[in-house]
Amino acid sequence: MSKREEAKAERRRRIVVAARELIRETGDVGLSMRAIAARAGVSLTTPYNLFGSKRTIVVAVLEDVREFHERFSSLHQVGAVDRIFHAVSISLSYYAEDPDFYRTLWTEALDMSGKEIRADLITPQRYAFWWALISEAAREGALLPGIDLDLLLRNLDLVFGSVMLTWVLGGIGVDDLEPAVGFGYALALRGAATAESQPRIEKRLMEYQKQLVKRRKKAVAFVPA
Amino acid sequence: MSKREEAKAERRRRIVVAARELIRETGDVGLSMRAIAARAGVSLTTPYNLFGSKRTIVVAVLEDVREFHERFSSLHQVGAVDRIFHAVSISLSYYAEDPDFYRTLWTEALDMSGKEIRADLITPQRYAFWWALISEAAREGALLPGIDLDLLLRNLDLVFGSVMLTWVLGGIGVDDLEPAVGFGYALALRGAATAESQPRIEKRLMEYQKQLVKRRKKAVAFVPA
DNA sequence: GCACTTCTTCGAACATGTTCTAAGATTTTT
DNA sequence: AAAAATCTTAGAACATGTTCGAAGAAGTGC
Repeated sequence: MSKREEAKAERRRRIVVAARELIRETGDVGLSMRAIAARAGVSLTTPYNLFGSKRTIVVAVLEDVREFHERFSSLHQVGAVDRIFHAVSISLSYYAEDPDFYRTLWTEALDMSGKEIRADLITPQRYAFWWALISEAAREGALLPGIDLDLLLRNLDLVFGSVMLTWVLGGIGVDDLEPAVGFGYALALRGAATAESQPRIEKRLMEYQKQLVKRRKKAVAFVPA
Repeated sequence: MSKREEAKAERRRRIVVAARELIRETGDVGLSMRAIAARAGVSLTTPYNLFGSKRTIVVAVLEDVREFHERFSSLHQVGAVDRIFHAVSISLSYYAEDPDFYRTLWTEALDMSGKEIRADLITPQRYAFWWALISEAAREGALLPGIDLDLLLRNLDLVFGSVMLTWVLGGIGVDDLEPAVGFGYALALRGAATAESQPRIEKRLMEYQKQLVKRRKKAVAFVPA
């Protein structure tokens, strides 16, 4: 890598670090481009040269932390399906420890004020992680033979993202995150599962459901009679 | 209703209409609060008094059009589950006819720049509509007896919303909307279905999958070997 | 009919993401 | 070492969501 590119990479790194620290310290407020640039020791224009937008920077931070989570998620577990739920649980335990940090992260990551077309909220590394889990589940015969694993994986990611969106919008509390994601995952996985593996997933489904129903009391209930 | 309240309601109505027309005519650009206010014949401050934020206004427009869709979606169909997919198909056919309009709508509806806590992207009317469909499916014995219909309904709505988010972010094209939503719905519904009703849903699942896979060729493929 | 309440209005202001321009520094190429 | 290329920088500017304060209009209750 040329000296120029290296300096650029260093600036990039400093910007991401600055953003992460600012979120940690000041949360939502305080995470302005001017603040990020100042903290990274670059001018306001530079982050736009290197990333293009604020959202891109935040997504980079988000990917960093998600990869960090995943390093501790691949522990041995009985079956691949259980490992999927376990990985989710690990990730969300970090969220529970520092909700403000992660909430800010997702708030900005899901922000689409800018009109830049930038779809991928998933990096090759994360993709590979989940692919390993899901394809192992398929190899174990837990999933329908005909199902497309790529689509299933993306669907799970979509569920995760939409629960985050709900959280960000104030629809659920941080304590509901795990059951909410778990319920969505269980529903989709049972939908993709073979008859033999369904009972085990159904059990999880009902557990998560119980947790969610318990907390629903205070929610606005416009359930028709 | 007092005269005061009536005038307020009238202003409210005019604001929503102004927003809808502006989206129709100018799309994303041109939908500024100043433009909405001017078109509605009120001052810039008034929409904030009546709605609180731009997003709230757009969500009101979105609800309007979704209720409109649903009026044509409850046509007779063999089974309740099929009717669910049919309703989705009807809705999305409107999207296909006027993608710009709906894309702008969802872009703004999913925008969370403001920090207002405003979760509900679902109104009592829409809730009732979907509740009717889902509870009928349950009555027909298509769904697991133990499943909580409220949670299932919200999960489907979440899937819908996240597909819209993906669309808005440029991840998929308007032609992919129906198979993408259909796939997600089929996955979740099969996950909530009894063994007897699963084969029928599985058939749909595979149909949607086929459509999605066909179009995936050009997408960035970082599928590991 | 008068005082009170409640909004609306007008105008200004603020915050912040993003862009633009001209000048300057650093690296690469010749 | 000179010249060219590539970024960065400083600073201003723009667009736009949102808020604020003071003044005014309209409805409501006595």
